[in-house]
Amino acid sequence: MKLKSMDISATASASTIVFNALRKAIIEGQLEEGEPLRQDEIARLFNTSRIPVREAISRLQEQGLVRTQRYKGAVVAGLSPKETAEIFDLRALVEPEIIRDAVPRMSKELLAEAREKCAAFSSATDPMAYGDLNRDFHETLYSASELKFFQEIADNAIDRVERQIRAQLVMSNGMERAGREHFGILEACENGDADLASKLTRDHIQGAKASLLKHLKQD
Amino acid sequence: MKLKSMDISATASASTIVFNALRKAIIEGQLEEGEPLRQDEIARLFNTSRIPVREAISRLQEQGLVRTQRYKGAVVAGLSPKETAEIFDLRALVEPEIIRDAVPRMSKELLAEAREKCAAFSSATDPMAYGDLNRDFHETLYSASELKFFQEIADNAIDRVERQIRAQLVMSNGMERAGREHFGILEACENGDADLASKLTRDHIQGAKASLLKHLKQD
DNA sequence: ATATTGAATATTGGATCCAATCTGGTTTAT
DNA sequence: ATAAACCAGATTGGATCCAATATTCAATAT
Repeated sequence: MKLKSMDISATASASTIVFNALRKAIIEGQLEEGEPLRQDEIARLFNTSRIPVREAISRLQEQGLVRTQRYKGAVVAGLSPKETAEIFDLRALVEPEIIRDAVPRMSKELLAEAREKCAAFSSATDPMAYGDLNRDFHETLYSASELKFFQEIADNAIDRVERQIRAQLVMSNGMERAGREHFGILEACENGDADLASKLTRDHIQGAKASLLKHLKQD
Repeated sequence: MKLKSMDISATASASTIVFNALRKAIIEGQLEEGEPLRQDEIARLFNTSRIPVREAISRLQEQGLVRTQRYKGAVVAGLSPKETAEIFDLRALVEPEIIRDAVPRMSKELLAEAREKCAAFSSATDPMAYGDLNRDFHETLYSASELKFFQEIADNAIDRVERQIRAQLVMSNGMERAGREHFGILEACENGDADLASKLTRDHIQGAKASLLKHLKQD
């Protein structure tokens, strides 16, 4: 008798677990900019040795989420206002292309799911959840696209400014404006208007950039 | 007596040396697609232990240059024709923006250097050097741009298709056409015409993509 | 002959130990 | 008092060793 193939979900390696946990902690702002990542301390936290921690850190460095100096260790990477602006410009270039590719591939089910997430975002009351709900909505729409490298770029770019996005959402009008723009993007998707969805996505990102930069004085 | 601060050029760590060497070997095609990277073998090659090798491999994985499977190791990543096409589309989106940003920042010296490299490319006779000379020309122009994240994206994208670019250059007309287009781009830069330089860069990339895809049957 | 089992080998993932470098406070010379 | 020299702890980079898993191939059963 033959058994089903079962796929034991491949319990991730320690280095991957540490990598994901640190990445999450960084983009959610639980670890502040400039805060040093002590290998020993992290290893104890995860009940492992420093080896998988070092692998995780080197991957985070490759993603630009931490900076390391030889014999001095890694610190959470911060962004200058100029760098933040550049990341938003990159997003404003790439993400409209993703959604343009995605629109003709969106199923009824996906659009229904997106509508739910759009509503969940607009009715959210816990500021801690704003960031996740926002990202959840956008990624749902993007997931219909087959442009996986574009999505990699967008994911990484969003990672790098996730903290600023969260800050922007709790600013006055942040949630209200984002919610309105989300509905507009969603509607364009439902109407199959890829060009409009693309344009609204670009406006959404550039609006967030402008709103954010107003609050960042120095350079 | 005090010594000059001397900056011993920070003799890179072993893991960085291995990372750079492997990256170079992969993008130059010395390691073929699907070829497994044996930690032990690489460690012996560089007279180190497997620890820095593993760090190097995890960084290469993060860059998409290798794929790894748990307990099975890493293999050099290959690209399907569809993936190759997507990378070229990404380049065609990002690199025109880089050169648009770069043109108004190009000094006389930089333009002279670019002209030399353009000529060096056109008069090259060694097919082994085509790839380096091509990249050298483009990176010289791009280096005037202040968009460092855009450049990161472009660098990584070029890394991933470097082998195909080299193949395309040795194909009939490859060098001749590229050389002609390089001169066009350079001229636009010298004339300070950022829009034209941007457009020609996009055409250059899309032309390379088209020429390449004609030779890739399956998907 | 073919397919399955199982042991030997190869290879990766991780832990522990050592060496190299950094950091901070203390000492010492002027 | 100030600044250079220096010593001790902290921290990172790397080597060696062990455990977990994969792969290969011979032995066996059908």
